[in-house]
Amino acid sequence: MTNHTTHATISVTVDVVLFCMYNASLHILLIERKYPPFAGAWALPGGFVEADETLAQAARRELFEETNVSDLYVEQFYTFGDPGRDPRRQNVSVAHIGLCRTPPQLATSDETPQVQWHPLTQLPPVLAFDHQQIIAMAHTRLRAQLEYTPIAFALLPTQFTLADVHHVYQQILGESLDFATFQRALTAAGVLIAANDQSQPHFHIDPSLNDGQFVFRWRDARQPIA
Amino acid sequence: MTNHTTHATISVTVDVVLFCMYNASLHILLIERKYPPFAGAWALPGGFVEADETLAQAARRELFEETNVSDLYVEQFYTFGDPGRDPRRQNVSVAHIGLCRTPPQLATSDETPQVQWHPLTQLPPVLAFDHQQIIAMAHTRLRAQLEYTPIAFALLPTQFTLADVHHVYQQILGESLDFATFQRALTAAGVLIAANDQSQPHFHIDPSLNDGQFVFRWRDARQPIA
DNA sequence: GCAAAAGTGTTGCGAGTACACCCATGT
DNA sequence: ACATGGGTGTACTCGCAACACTTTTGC
Repeated sequence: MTNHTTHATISVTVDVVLFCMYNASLHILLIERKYPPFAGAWALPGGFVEADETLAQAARRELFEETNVSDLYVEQFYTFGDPGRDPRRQNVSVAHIGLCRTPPQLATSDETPQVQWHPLTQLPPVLAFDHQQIIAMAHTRLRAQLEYTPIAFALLPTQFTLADVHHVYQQILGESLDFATFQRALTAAGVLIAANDQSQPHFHIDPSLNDGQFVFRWRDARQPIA
Repeated sequence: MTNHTTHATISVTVDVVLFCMYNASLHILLIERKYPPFAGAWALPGGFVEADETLAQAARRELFEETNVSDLYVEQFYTFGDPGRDPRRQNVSVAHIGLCRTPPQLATSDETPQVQWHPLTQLPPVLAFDHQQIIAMAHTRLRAQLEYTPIAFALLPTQFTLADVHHVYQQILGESLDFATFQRALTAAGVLIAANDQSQPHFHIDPSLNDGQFVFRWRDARQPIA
């Protein structure tokens, strides 16, 4: 970081690709833009980073304004800063992956006329800015993370069956997985805690996972990224 | 991205953790700061993003001003934006990993009195800003990338022996690897091209790797991240 | 000059394991 | 529908060792 130089004025925003299981398939949240540029097109939720807030905080705040959820997993994954990605001004956008457990109630305001879940397999043909690229990259990253982190549990309710986890994994990876092998790997990880409030066994997830301690590795994949 | 809001003025910089093999061990490039804050402390090379340039371009430009190398691999890996990380103003820094093949000639100017290679295992005890954390994260990422991308070849000259690659892998991972197994995995990947200008076989790397097509997977690690 | 040493690349073998597939059992 | 376990066979990983060949080193 050198000193004594003039530099360009660049706006800093956050965008969030919010994933959620909706009708048993993977969806993401999109917002219909009201004003130009790209008026009428679908875009990712996001907005400017404000004074004295973390990037992750900014992502959560912007998301909360449209979905009213606070119990969600947020993780930064890439920063997009190509000149011209925003026709108005030079802009750098820190893109995040968001995961929530249950489809939250969406808040439709005058500012954002349309907020909707879209199945990942059937996105609108045209998206605002470079959001098409951002979504594709988020999906790729999510798929990779799935194999060496317990990230999938952030897409499930706090209590779930093995079949639920199995289903989420299949949805995201886009392939069918042998249930017996999957179940063995999952129980061997030692992260599942049987729920005791029902006769039929269901599970919680080990709360220590929230501290990022252990990782469940599907398919002998290797080290976590960061 | 909502409209019609006032937002904080945030400066955008890039920082680069430049890795290089130097005296057969892994080093990174540090610069001694001349002005406050952190005057006298060692810091990562970097600086402000200028008008109409890509983040990666900014990283390359800043690096070129101090090392005069252009043949290097640059990849963004994380963005640091916590308020207070720069005592002067709110700042967002897009951190990059840089890899170069041979230790380049360093350019000492009046602006940057000291530019030096430091072994990764013996860094200065105190670094400017949050650069300590950035370096740690870069090393973690590099180690992870090593197992499913051909990233290590960016640390080698264009012609090399299998022992060279083996050595680089051991340096970065910090453990010894069985040579025979390593050699099998490497040749099985089908990315090596025998050099024909010498009797003793040495290798080039398949140039198609520059297009990010194939990955060499050491130890059955999984998908590339992006 | 010549033999030993060091460096480079390759192959065989065996123990252990990961994984898919099928099936049986209890709740 | 849910959870668990057994059993089998294929394929593969990994570490150890041996081997062929070249270049360098030392006496």
